[in-house]
Amino acid sequence: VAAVVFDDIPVFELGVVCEVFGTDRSADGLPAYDFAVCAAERPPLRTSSGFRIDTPFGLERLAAADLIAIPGWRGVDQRPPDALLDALRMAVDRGACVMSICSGTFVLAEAGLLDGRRATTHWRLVKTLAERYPAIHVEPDVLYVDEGTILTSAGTSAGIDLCLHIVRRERGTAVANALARRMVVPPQREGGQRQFVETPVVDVTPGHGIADVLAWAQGRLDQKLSVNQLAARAHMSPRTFARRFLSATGSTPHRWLLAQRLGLGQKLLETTDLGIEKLAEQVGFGTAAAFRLQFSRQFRTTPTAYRRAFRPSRESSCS
DNA sequence: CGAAACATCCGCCACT
DNA sequence: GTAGTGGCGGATGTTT
Repeated sequence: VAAVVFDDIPVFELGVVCEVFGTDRSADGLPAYDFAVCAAERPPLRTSSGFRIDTPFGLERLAAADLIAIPGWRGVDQRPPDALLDALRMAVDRGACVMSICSGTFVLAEAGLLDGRRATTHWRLVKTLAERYPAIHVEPDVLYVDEGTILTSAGTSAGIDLCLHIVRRERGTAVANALARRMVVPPQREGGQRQFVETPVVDVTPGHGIADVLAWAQGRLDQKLSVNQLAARAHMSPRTFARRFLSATGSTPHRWLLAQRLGLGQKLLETTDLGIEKLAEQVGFGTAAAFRLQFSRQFRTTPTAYRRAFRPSRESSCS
């Protein structure tokens, strides 16, 4: 894993990447990554907070990376160094993964890596991104976008969600959750619609009538739950419930429920040997076919393939 | 896989 | 005038 640094680097975003990939927690059974902070410009570099960063590594190191992180960028009007853009393009051609946090997305955009793809950035910048790079399908309202080898995230702390998502993708939910626990952050923020994950920015605030129903529903994912039932449980009309749910959660009731079911399904695939039929039933799908359909739509793999990848804990590289 | 049955969701609007 | 509620219809999505 290589984190790219430059003059005026935002400290927090770099910190996120260092925290997730640059901290050795192998004593706790968590993966340790070969991690390097690589300077895109001649060090020492100034941080956005005034202190300086020095590192022995430069861009040549990107040639060996499986994952390259761009933790922000110093200004959307500043053109990134050509050497960096070239290195990124080469990495992607090689099949390496590239991720960005916040304004770092502009670096990937400038390298042309996002053309024809979905991407996101800090909400204050989405308009600029869309205007400047019309070939990018900008997702304004999500925490992060997973386009396979190219991943972009929204502002600041959304970078944590993206990093955890990557760990989850490569090592499974159990590892990602353990890591989240070590970092004392929530395992994954709720949501998830199509493709891999599109997580809404709004989170649940407890005390809201909605929160209780959420917990209630989570406890009985094995049962058939209709939106009307949930609404009744919340003592609201279906229409009002749907509205309140959306504003509290950023997701619609059914979409949320589906995400919960699939999440539980992932866990069971990783930790049990239940047959798909039985497992589908356990997570509230009437038939295994329905489960398979939703699962593969969401995760781009079949349940069985997912289990094969994550059930026996083993190494895997950035896909 | 497709078709038929069924559920969700979102704009619109009338109402408090 | 503003703010929230809830019913309705039909496009869209889900399950069987």
